[in-house]
Amino acid sequence: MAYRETEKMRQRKALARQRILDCAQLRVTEGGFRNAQISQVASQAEVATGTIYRHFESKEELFAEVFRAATEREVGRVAKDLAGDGDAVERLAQALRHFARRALRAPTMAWALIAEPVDPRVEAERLRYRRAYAELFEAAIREGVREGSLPAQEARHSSTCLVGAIAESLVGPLSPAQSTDGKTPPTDYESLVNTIVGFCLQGLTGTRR
Amino acid sequence: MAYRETEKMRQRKALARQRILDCAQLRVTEGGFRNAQISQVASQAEVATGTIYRHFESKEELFAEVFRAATEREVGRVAKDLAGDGDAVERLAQALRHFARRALRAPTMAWALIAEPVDPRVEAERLRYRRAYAELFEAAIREGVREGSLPAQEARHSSTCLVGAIAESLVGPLSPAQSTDGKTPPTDYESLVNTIVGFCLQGLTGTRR
DNA sequence: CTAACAAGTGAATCAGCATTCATTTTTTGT
DNA sequence: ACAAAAAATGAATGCTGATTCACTTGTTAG
Repeated sequence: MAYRETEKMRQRKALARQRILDCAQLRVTEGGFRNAQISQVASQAEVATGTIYRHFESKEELFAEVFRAATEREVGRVAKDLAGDGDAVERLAQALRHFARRALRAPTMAWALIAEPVDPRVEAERLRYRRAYAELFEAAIREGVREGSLPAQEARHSSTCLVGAIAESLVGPLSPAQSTDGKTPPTDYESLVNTIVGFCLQGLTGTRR
Repeated sequence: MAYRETEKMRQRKALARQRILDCAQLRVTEGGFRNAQISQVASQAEVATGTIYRHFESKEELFAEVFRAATEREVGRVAKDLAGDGDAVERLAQALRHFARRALRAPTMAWALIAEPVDPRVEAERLRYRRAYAELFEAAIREGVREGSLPAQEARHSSTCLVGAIAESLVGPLSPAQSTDGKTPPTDYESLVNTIVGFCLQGLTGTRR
């Protein structure tokens, strides 16, 4: 018996795997999932195409993981905002506002995560994470109801509306067409963010503020 | 000179074209855009695959037209509801309610139109029509503001939120995964519809009702 | 050093459909 | 009935990348 996987090797492999993931993510950040080909990722990561298949089942699996990593980071941030100070309404407002701002600041990636047409495998992740966001909001809404800052409501459904409203509102401004066509006047992002947040809060509270 | 396109021929061609469109639509109704292949459409319409290309530029073009036809019908219905009786708020409520009910009654087609991953050509149509819905809502909102049933607001943005909220709320219930997995309890559609409409109205009016 | 095995390579292969086009069939006016 | 022209046909072709795999290189333990 001669070869045995050693710690050093394990680390090196993990590193390579990570480098592949990073490069794949970079490609997505630059042009969305659509023009992120395996061969490109490979050359960027300085490995052969075949090597990618030693680390990932398939292209879909690789990009599903990219999607997961990127979205998990976002979900974490939203969760953090929702765990912050103030009553539930204030925390929801904060979370929505920050989410929108982050998206608008990294538009290609945000668009890829929110609206780009993708393979079913990746689409499945998207569905999962939309649910994840909705569940975070749902919990916050329930708290709001409990503490009295929100009126009683079907938290399950209104949280979904929240996710939809914010996602849809961002689709237009994030679309590559939008940023490329040169004729659409640049949206006033802060005003957009304000309206989105305003609408969502009213939807939840039934109160203008 | 021997052959000249005659009226009879023109009609027959129009008929064939329509039959192709109908069959394509039928395929979509049954399994979404994903498993609607040209060869299938052809055999269903009882023509050769090549024939389809005498009537349509390309697959994408064909399905873009299917999409257009189906969505235009929907947009028309929404427009009709928005032109109905009552104040703007009542009309918006009606339009949203009916839209959601129709979608839930024809889930596969609705899912294909709202959320299925599709070719860019078709996706472009989708974007266009989301705008179309939003614009209809936007006009109604402006009327509401004018007549005083709605508080002043950025109609442009709140209409987008409306579209997003309703679309997102329907994605889950419409997903093929949902209807196929057999373990998810059947959603109470009327309650879902009520929450969606309620949320949207509050979002617009700032008033519980 | 060497045997035993793992990891890496990238050119060749494959797959799945859309699309084409040489051929056949149908239509039309005379 | 015939020739000119259009329309229909569907088997063959083409495209685009993902995926494979025979081979090379690197690693390990004795």
